Amino acid sequence: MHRPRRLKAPVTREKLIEAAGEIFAEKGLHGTSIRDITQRAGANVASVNYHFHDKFELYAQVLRRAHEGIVAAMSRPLTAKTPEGRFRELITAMLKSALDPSRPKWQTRVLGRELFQPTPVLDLMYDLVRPTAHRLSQTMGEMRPDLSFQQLTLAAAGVVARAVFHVYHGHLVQRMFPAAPEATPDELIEHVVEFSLAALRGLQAPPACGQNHRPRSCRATAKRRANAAHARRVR
Amino acid sequence: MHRPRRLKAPVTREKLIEAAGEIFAEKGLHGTSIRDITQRAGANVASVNYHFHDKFELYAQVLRRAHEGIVAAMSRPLTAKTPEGRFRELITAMLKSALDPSRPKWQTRVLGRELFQPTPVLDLMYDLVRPTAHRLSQTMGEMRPDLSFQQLTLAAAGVVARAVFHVYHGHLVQRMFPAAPEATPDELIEHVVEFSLAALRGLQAPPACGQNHRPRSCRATAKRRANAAHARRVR
DNA sequence: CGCGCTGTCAAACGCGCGTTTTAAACAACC
DNA sequence: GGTTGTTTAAAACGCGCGTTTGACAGCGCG
Repeated sequence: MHRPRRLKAPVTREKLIEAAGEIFAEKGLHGTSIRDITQRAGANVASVNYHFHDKFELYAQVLRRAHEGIVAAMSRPLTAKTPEGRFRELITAMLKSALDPSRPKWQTRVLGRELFQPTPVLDLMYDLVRPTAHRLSQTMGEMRPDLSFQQLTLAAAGVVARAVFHVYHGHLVQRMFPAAPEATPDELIEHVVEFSLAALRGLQAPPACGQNHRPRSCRATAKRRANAAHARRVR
Repeated sequence: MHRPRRLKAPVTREKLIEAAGEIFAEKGLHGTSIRDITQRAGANVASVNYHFHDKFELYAQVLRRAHEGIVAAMSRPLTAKTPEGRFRELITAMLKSALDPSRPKWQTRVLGRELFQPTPVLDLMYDLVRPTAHRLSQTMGEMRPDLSFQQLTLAAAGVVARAVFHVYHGHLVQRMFPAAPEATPDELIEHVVEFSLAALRGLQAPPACGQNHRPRSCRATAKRRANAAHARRVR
């Protein structure tokens, strides 16, 4: 109780998290045994229950570690002047960070699993994606202030879907279109940007508001328009 | 060997597959125990090993059943005359069949799990998506014969991504944009169609071929153009 | 009826799991 | 060196898992 004497070795902790991350990413929480983990980490079976209370706490730590790694790679400020430029920056940040080979691959996968197998730690996943999604829809709203809120949300969700899907299910695309040459990350980014921009430019705005129908969406749109106008004035 | 005497009861088989489908969809292969399944089915523990050889064979049968259900719901012929019409039909068929409440929900989920946890039965998933993806990219190619093969493939993959993502990760969209009103299936279909069509119209074709650069993609594009021209002539 | 076959059931087997226990090795301070 | 607290190691525990067993009921048929 006197002083934190721990000068020696939380190195086992690190090796456990790393090994656990790799195997959890591959086989999931239920498909992974503590003996698998400790064997890969070169540690004893009891080490998991010593350093973490139990298997689930280790799993939670693994997810937290993955979360930190991805957030660190993804939260750079946007510098571009035009909305189009910021849009491109966002897409690039998303995909570059997800595909960055210098970060261990399990960090992306282990979090992606939560999408299908929600454990109590799923909120980390939400916290991870929400700010990016928010910046995305906001940027898109600056480009098309005339679109309805729902149109923007659905469009932004579509862009996120495109990125997430490729990261996690790229192999499926490969198998769906076997004749297609695999796109490089740069080509993919370029395509997502161009595709989305083309769609965004071409989308039809909802009928003018202030009329007799669609009161809810029109109210939201009106507010958004006011906000956009305010932002323009401030800048 | 004389005659198929089985007049009595393969009803337990059915109850097992149904119960197993529900629990597999919820907890995955490793997270589900035979005792869970047999209890929900109102059968004995040994029934799984009697009717199927082991747990994995039951899982395979569950996947096969889900596969049949979805294929039956999705493989209707396209009747529309214009490519836009057929495009809309395809999107509608994809999402309507995936969200059809008259089909048990586990059929969709249990197959979707294979995307993250590939088991040896994963090929079913590919066979499921490939024909739709093929029809999709072909229809899109008819609308824009000037686009490169890779552009079309990426665009089609984007559309599939949009649909699949919403089916499996709709809850994430809900959490990303909590302020957004949840889109009804019809609104979603409408948006995916309009968004994709707008993008498809706005995409820039690659620089004219026959020049000195990009030989591969240009060759493919040239072939596609020839095919499209041929199709037009035949029709 | 006796016989063979199908399907069900309770009970048990063996194994691997997560976890606990116990003791020893180690490092820092007196 | 002795003491104290931290970290590792080996072995064991209890439990739930997938699977197997053996007995038994229903049923068509000679």
